[in-house]
Amino acid sequence: MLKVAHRTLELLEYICTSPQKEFSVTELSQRLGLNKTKVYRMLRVLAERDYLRHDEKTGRYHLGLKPLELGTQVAAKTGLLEVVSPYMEKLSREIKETINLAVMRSNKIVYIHKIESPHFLRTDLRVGTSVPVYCSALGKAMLAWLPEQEQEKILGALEMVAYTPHTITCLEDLKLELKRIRDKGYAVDNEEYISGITCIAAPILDGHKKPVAAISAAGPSLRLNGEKITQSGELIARYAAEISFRYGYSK
Amino acid sequence: MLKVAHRTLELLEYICTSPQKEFSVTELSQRLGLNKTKVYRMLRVLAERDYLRHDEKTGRYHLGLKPLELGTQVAAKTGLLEVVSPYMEKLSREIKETINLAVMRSNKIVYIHKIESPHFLRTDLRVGTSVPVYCSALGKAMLAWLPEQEQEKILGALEMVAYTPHTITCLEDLKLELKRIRDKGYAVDNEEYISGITCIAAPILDGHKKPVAAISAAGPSLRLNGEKITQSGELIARYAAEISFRYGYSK
DNA sequence: AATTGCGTTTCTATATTTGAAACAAGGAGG
DNA sequence: CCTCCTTGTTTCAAATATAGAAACGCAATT
Repeated sequence: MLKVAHRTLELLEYICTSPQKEFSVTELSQRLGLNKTKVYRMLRVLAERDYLRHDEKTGRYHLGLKPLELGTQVAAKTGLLEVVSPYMEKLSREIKETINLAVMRSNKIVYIHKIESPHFLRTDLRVGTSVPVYCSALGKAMLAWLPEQEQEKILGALEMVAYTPHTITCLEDLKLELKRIRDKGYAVDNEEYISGITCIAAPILDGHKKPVAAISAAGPSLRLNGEKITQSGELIARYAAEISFRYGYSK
Repeated sequence: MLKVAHRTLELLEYICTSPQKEFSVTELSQRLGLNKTKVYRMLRVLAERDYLRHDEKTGRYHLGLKPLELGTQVAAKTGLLEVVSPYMEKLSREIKETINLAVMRSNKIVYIHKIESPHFLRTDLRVGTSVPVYCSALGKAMLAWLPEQEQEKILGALEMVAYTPHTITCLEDLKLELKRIRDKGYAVDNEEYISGITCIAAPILDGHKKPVAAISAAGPSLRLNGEKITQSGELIARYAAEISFRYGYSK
């Protein structure tokens, strides 16, 4: 079952995900509840391969460039960004709001690419950050198209915190919402995570009809409302479907 | 010494780096000379964490999106791209050739970002690909500023193949060239890897004066020659120094 | 000088990994 | 339809790497 490998990757993911930039052995061992010696040895492995760097002066570890390098290679090989970027740029010109690309990671979504809105007033969810699935259009879009079994698994484990007065906090409501999303073809986040911000998203599906990612437009509810939501939603859904077609079969 | 962790990461890196897109257990075990059972189990670990995906139909493994996600997070956290991109864009406008950002990985350099030249005629080294250090301006720029000990280690292990008539194939010549590069402040690849392509690069140094990456301009020797090389080189070196200053101390 | 806190090393019982071999499942060919 | 390959996957005993408390060395602090 390769425990060490698992835990080493877990440690790497923890360090990459955490907002913190530098870590000491003791700190990490406490925070992850692991033996100090073990953490020390895993850090050495990661540092040896340049996933992390070891500052000899302070003894602390910070990020190396290997993950970025691998990410770049994966992006190049899967062609995800290559295929999606042109559509995102089209959406940017047509909708004139911030356009995002995100993937799902357990019960969160993680932004992996974005094109800034030309407007002065814009959302500031940076690439790399994550948001709970149930209160983001991107998350709901992917949830809605997930095979029932996997959907249930995620829904069952959700802790539904209210970030704003509009956040959906009842599981039944969420299930109804997911059904509506499938019917419409796109998801809308109506100020469910940040007050004043509306977001519209549609999923990118692979060859097995499973969502691999989602694209969205996000902006102030002052601009994104009424008819604009419907228009943008249909546009995003159409492009997402085209991307799905190209991505799902090109592999 | 955490062998399993090491080998699992090695396997991941192999899969990300290889031009191939799909792999079977047997194939990988043969290619890496490892026991089939072991490879099988490592692949399971990587697939479980979404570094890879397992196609249940064919039994083969292909890339997942976790590496891309981690890469994005590292890019966001280190701020490397955030700091470097604006300079790359300036260089693009001023030099009007393809601008690259690369890191060093053992005896190769790996492209991690690029801005295409506005010209029709342009180089086509895609992001994610790698080139031997000794015949690339980016590689030579980083080599030149590496601490002597590390430099020796890499130079000692080089196999110097001639890709073009201009490729440096003698170690002594390369050492002299590295000295010249340090004196000038920038490196030039004079058709040493691809005939007809010239490349000019300077290193980005961290707080310990060690190169973490390098930026370059690349284009047809027809346009990049004579005075243009000197001008571009000085510009690139100046910007690289500014980036070093900002990156080296912001950490 | 003593103490605290850190990264690192040591050491042995223990649990995990190892890998040949067996198994199951599918496809190719006769 | 059956056989023979070739897959991916599981089993199991032996070999080996890991775990983790404890000790160590070294700073910085008191």
